[in-house]
Amino acid sequence: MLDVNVIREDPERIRQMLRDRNKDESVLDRFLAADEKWRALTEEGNRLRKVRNEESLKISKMKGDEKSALIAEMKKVSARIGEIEQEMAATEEARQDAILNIPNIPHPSVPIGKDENDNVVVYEWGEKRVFDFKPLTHSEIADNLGIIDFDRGTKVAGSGFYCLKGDGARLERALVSYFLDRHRDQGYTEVFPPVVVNRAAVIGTGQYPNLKDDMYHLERDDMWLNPTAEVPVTNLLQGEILEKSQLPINYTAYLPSFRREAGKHSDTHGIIRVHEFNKVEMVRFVEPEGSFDVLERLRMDAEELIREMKLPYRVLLLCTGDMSFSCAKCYDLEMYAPGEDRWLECSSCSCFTDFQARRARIKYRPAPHLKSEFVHTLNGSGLALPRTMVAILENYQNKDGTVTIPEVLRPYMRGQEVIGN
RNA sequence: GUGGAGGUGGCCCAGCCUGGUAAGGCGCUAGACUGCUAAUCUAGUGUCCGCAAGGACCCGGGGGUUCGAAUCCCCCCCUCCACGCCA
Repeated sequence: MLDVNVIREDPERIRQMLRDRNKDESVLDRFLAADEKWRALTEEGNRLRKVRNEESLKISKMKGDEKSALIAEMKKVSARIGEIEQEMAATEEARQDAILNIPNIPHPSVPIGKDENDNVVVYEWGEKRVFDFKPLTHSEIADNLGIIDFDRGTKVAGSGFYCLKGDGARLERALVSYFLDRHRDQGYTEVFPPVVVNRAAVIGTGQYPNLKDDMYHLERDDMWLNPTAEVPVTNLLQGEILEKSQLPINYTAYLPSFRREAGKHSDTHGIIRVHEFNKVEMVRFVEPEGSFDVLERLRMDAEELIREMKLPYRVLLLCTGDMSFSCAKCYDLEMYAPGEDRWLECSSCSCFTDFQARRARIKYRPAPHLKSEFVHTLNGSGLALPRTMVAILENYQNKDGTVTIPEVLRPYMRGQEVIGN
């Protein structure tokens, strides 16, 4: 959520921003109209309440006819206040709905563009491997090795679910442990929050209402299945006022994530786009000063893992049109998958400035006597598991159908070097 | 799930029975005083509207009663304790 004052001061700047983001401008006009009406109603309501407060106090000191007359008069005032309050409630809802649908303002360094074709490749790292045989896709490899059981996963939960098995399940577990351990080295505290979150939480990080159709909703209890650990982890500090000395707070969490992927075609196969996947997430709460420098650091925390696994990848700076709702700036990391012969997004690292903090009311005191201010939040995947698994299987596959385990992961697999022999 | 106790500015806590401007303490900040510090005294220390003067709002959330609700009534949420059930 943006600061209302920022919108009021320069609405045209916001209008331009919505255009840059390829979003409908009408939301701004809806906000401005509702805001103006809301302010007028606030003033009138305040005026009438002042009258009522003063007169009510007099009533307590009166007697007889004079008292009854004033009570009768105040009855009318109260009725009018009631009307105004009803109108205010409706106006406020419209105003709130509008502002919750205005996205964050992009950082000046974000390229202006329409869609993913306008994203900028910052750089590529690593060499694409040259094969002396035709590399297989991850599903072919996994099938041959019996480490992913697609059919039985589907049997249990339906299309878009799968079951890891044997060394596949062990590799998954190794990746989770390795990622978490490395983030711990990088200064993050490991947390394991609930996988089910409430409405306040999904509003707090901005998934609701914009992405509500992409989340699994438990209707009976009005709860959601975690869409990304960003939600429960960021909301751990919801409504809190932190001391400056507590910042920065860096959390890392392993958590299953659930996506309905509504409306997306299944142009992918295997485990590239699934309804349930594991992910290790990094979340940082920082002072506003220098938060975009922290984004570079956060991104490097994710990149280090990919480098250590020796997987080729590239860094994309997302353009205004492709960046998600709450971001001020966002990098995607994409690993190269030779079997698929395509780049796969395995991490998204974003700075949200105070956009989420305002929604989730996460503040800090810059100094003991000063007013509390909103913190800045950042997060990044470090990393999404299935696509990392795809990249490992496809990059580390051998001619004989086996897969070499990346060196950094071997300690987590009791020294095992190869899957499938 | 049942029974009990609770939820009041950053923190603690009074007020609720018996409706009438939310008391006090701690912490923090500024000023005064003081060789320094401490103590003490004074003021400030939530949100919103307003250029300001000023005003409104805020007692877990939502309704209701009333001229007027922290206080009375109804519904819901959360915390703690006990019991029950359970991996």
